[in-house]
Amino acid sequence: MGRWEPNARGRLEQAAIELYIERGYEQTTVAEIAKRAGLTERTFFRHFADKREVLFWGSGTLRDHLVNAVAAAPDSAAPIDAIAGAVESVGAVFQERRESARQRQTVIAANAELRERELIKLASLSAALADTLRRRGVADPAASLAAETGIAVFKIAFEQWISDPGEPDMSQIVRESFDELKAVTAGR
Amino acid sequence: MGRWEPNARGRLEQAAIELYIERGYEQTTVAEIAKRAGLTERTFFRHFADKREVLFWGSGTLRDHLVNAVAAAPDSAAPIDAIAGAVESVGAVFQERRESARQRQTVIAANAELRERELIKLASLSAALADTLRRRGVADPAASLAAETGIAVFKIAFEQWISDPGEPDMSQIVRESFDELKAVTAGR
DNA sequence: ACGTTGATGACAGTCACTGACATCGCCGCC
DNA sequence: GGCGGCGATGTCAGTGACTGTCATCAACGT
Repeated sequence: MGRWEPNARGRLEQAAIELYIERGYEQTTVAEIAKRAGLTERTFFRHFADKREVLFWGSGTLRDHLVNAVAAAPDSAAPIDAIAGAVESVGAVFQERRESARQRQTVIAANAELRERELIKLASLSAALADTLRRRGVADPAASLAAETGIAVFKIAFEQWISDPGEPDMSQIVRESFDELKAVTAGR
Repeated sequence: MGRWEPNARGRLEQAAIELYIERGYEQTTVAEIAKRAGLTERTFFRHFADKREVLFWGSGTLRDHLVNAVAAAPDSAAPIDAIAGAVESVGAVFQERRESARQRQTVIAANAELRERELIKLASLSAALADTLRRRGVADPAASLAAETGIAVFKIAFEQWISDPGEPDMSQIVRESFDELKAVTAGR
């Protein structure tokens, strides 16, 4: 464990988010983040691969949650329904963190580099889901299609949940979005 | 027009692609690209916003093509079918450039930064398609969902077309993928 | 001829990120 | 209870992407 001030990573994360909100991502230097956390620039890069990654550190947890939920779906569930159930259950996890999610999303939306990073994280979620489906015996391209469309629904439902001040239940939005997806892809 | 050697941008693009293939994206410096093109580093950045953009310069054309194709679909066409027709027509455009597309894709696949850039370009295609659908009177979230799933199909069909040595007809793969999408989202 | 204009060159500067090496504080071991 | 190992941090020098600024130069119209 740590012998200096504990939780260096957490302090860096906190300092980074504060500064990104206060003066924007581009206007913040890594040296400033490290200074606010009482550390050096070099140490920042020992904890995070780059200046963006500090905002996306939790995405591994999200991926695990999704993968586990899909793996736990009953064998009888169709691929798209296994995915839909997993995404719904994520909605419940986000429920309590709505304000911090909104803040984070505001920072990301304001900067193209951060949006790029968000997209590749979502793509890695999709890849993990497709993998899980294949392990359940779903062939390609059905596995990839179900995973990609599931993540697309997640993106759209998340945006809606963040921007709609009246609807606090993300799982509900996810359900409606999957229904809408079925209607849309039915073709008429 | 130019008073020096003509087509500076084209020379830079050519030099960049050659070097990315020869020694890889990361191992290539912008100074080297500029030198091969007979120009300076500063001039490179006057033509391309950054080192990655040189590989994605044509994406504006692709976006225009897709948007026009969706806008030209008959009013009677369902949103997903308008999108499907547009993506299919793109397949025909790619038909002749299969080898260069494969080469380009190999470079992109080998580097995470380039994959990020590709994803944000695809996202901008999706946003443009959703916009076009809205102009046709399609409400959200149906417009966004149709656009996102359409781009997802495009991604998957493109990968398959690039990697399958036996199937030269991308439009055909796109058609099959949309059929598969409909089966997948039907839910059973 | 001359001034204008647009593309390029030259140059200095910032900042993200990396490699190498030194340091420091705790932990276990004898 | 000193000692060596070890992991986390600091220091420093360096590379390379990208930017701002000003000079230069070749065509073009007048």
